[in-house]
Amino acid sequence: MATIYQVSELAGVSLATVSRVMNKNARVSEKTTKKVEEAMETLGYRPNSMARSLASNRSNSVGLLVSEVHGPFYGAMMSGIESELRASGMHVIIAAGHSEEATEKDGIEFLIDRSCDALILHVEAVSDEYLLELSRGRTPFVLINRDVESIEDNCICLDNELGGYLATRSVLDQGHTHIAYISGPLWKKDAKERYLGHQRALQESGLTQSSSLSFEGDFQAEGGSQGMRHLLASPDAFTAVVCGNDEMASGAMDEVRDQGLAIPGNISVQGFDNVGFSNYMFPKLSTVDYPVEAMGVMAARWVLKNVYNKNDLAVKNVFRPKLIARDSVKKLPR
Amino acid sequence: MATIYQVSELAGVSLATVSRVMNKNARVSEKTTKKVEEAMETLGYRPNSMARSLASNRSNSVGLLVSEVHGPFYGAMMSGIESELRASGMHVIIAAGHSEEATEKDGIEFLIDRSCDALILHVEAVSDEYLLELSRGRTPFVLINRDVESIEDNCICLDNELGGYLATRSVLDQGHTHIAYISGPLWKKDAKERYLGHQRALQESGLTQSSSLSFEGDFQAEGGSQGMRHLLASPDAFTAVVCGNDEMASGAMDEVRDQGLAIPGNISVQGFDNVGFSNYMFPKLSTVDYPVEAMGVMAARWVLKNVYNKNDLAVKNVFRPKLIARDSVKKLPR
DNA sequence: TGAAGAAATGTAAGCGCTTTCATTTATACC
DNA sequence: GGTATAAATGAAAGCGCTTACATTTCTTCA
Repeated sequence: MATIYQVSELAGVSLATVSRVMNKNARVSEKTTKKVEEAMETLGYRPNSMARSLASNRSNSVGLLVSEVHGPFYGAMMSGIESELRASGMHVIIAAGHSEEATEKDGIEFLIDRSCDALILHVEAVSDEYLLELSRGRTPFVLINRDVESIEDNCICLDNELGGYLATRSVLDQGHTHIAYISGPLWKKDAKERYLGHQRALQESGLTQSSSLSFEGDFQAEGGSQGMRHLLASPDAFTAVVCGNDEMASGAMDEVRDQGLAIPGNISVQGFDNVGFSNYMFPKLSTVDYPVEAMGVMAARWVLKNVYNKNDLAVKNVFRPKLIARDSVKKLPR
Repeated sequence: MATIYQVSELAGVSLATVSRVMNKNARVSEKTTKKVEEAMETLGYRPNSMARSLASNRSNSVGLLVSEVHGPFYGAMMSGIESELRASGMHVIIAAGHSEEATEKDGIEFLIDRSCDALILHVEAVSDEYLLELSRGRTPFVLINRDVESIEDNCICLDNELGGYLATRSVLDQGHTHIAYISGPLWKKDAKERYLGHQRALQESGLTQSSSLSFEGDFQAEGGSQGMRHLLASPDAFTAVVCGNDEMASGAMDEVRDQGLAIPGNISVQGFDNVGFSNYMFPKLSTVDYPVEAMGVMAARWVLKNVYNKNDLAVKNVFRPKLIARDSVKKLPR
């Protein structure tokens, strides 16, 4: 492996000059530049990234912590981040947090120890205080899908309340008035906010959520099934169910069918997230689009701007969800 | 940030000794070890990973190239790899190849330049020759889902031919005799082998594939829809379709329904891969399990064994697919 | 008890770059 | 042509570790 020294020898210049032409961060005469580039070419020189990092104190790596590496949601997020960062020559190191406090903290430490220049975090279990504390450290980070007071600028969020509102609004607009709700775990802020949006939509129509028609699930398919079982066993009738995310909507749909009912004939189902498979379901799931890939890209831009000084980039912190009407919600006659 | 030097000072020993207790690669007396560990503790010392890498010529990072960062298939793969490697303290750097030759090569170079100790590659577009050439370089790599002659030991594969056989065998076992096939792009080895397995199953039952009932798709939902449209327009009747993967099965199912037919009432559908959403589909898709997460784990083990000298690990190169019978294939009366 | 050998520790030379500061060379202007 | 100034280049000191080799300290056993 050729080193910078050999290049400098062959080009008949000093180490410093070679470094300068590599980094284009100081003026070098055209003639010298050419000599150096030729030398690099003939030696097949590739700079040693570790040496560069050590000397410059920049690793050009960004740590990415997601709850799960698999799953359509994180896939889209990682995809946006990877492409945006690689286009700028940075690499991304991934780690999983599994929505558990200890694992999330561990992952963050791991990434920091790995000399990441910045972190992109999708964390759920860790407390706001921990994140505030972290923000006083020397590794900058940006949060996806989390809004922490006093470091709002580091947060890239979806307006979940609005999303919850849109989801239920859409069902109301189709004439439904008896609406059940299966929420995510309410200790998760996004689950809570979606539920609040749902309630706002109901209130706007002069309705309130009957407590027997509301169920707290786990954001997984199984929780959706459980929820639907619970709801169908309730004395109160309903014609539609709004779910906190698409996975639970899927589970709920399975249960509806298991009980011999039709979708959307007997029961309409509304999801949230618009993850990849919602379009593969049958009937195709009406849902709310979570622009997760775009938000991933934005997180990457935040890093490029705030850590790598690409100041011309604009960063948008709050994204608006959008209703995706498909086939799982039936229009009711008035 | 404390350095090794400060630790050595506080502990009253030399740099070398501190390094030794960090790496546990030479004997240090118990007494000294304790002194050093205490010093580390009180200084909150964290080794600088870049300096370690430069000095030891080991980055403890493994590059992972997948075709797409999103998508259920790669998600499961990455998940297996990430967890296995992180448990051993290695980190994984991801890059996407997008199934295009130039992008794949570019990604590989990128990862090599990033000083990865090893590469885990899921490549499709790059040639066998290129990979052989690469194998002569100094960065070791392991291939997932690719079988290259003369470097078989570096390959972690699924027996796709067997999978194709099982898929069709299962449909035959349910009494179907008029079977259509929607393959993946036949230039991809796995698509080809699955198709071959399919044909073997047919032959075993004394049947042959009617050419009008065979369609070459693109491994995407859209290709499945196209294929089904094509097949339904053919003069030959069929009661079942076997698809090269689950995405195409999903697309095919949409088309079947669009034409007013029932699944599996009129047409049975068999998939391949058992990706996450196949269980969310309706009816639940009968498919063939591709143990992609396990294969990811195995690729990680290959790296641990061959690059990081964890010799006690066993590596299995060829995985066997398994039939997953669900609801999309109907049993025909004889 | 002391010599030989093993175990523990220290010394110092890198690893391949970046960057500050000093020096040389080119350019401009009177 | 000579001086002031700017531009180009070079010399060398790190960055924070690892590790080969040298040295010191401890064991062992005749």
